[in-house]
Amino acid sequence: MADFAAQLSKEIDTLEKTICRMAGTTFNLNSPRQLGQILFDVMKICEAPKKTKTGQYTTDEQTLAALAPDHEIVQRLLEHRTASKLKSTYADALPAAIWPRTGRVHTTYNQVMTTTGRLNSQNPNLQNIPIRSERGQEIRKAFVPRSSEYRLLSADYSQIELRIIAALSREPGLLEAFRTGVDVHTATAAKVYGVFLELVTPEMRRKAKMVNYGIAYGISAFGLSQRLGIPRKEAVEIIQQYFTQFPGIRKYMDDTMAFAREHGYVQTVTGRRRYIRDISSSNNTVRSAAERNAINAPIQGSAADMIKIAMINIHRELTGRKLKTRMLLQVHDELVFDLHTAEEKEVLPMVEEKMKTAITLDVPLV
DNA sequence: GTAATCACG
DNA sequence: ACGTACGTGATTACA
Repeated sequence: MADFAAQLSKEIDTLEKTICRMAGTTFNLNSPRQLGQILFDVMKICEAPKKTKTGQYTTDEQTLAALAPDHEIVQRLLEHRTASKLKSTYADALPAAIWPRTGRVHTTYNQVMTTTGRLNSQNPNLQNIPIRSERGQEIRKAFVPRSSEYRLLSADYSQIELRIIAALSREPGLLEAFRTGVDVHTATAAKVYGVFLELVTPEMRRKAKMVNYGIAYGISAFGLSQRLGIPRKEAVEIIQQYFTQFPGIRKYMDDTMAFAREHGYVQTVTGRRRYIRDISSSNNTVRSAAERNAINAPIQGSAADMIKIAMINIHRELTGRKLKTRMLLQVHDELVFDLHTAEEKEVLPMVEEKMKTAITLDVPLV
């Protein structure tokens, strides 16, 4: 990890020099305000720069990525951002968080912080360790089993929220997809675009996948168009087509909102409540946000209920059978264990079984 | 203390 | 015309 931090340091220094040379001035690259002024006031690389609600120039990744192809300085800035983030939040912070007494990092899980029933993790947060980028994965390599007798085991639910949507809505099309085991995003694409499964292109699947995620968030045409980088009109058509093909989902969403209006809360499969104060607000924006919360909370919250029950049952087995394997981390739909190698044949099936049977739904869990 | 940004599910 | 996907935490700048 120290090597990686040093490598990042070097890279950040070089990028800083290059960027300041291109800008013709030195400034604090970590200050979004200073950066916005350099790019948009001094260099004027954009006709009509977007601003945040406080009047500053927007310099987030999405904005910079759009400008990067035409401006090398912006490309370098994005590289600088990535390197700085990895160094400050992970490469420097994690070694500093090691407890002298144990030689390990220990996070704190809170059980009563989130609105949906998820756990959260802090000091340090071990639920947002990088994985998506190649260099982010360098950080993951620092996490190792306790000794050569152990291996790390990671077990995660496959598409848990979408399966919960299928079970709660009883939508036949979605249930069918999960029961037959076809790729659910491909199946969704086939329905939305009205083609055979074999004729679904990667592009169609990508869009259908975003729709499926969007459903769990209380989809909006604007949100979908932003995520997919498509015209809002196209997003409207995709969503309309989706609800035509999966009418049970629309009914479930309508019923959930009606329940929230009547009772003032929504609930998960175990009865965990989220109160939705603004569900009848006369302000469209406020009400719409409340409606999305009402849709999302039972889905995200039921998944949280499920994995918590699994954790309890797995812990009971590990202690009851006096196993050496230890449960280390929970990352929302994933459990990580320090697996004693000799216990593999016993622990793997047990973990899988407990995760699958934590809560019984009318949809297969994988 | 707040805003902006970005890491994760 | 407005302003929007859900849930989090850490870091940095800045008032």
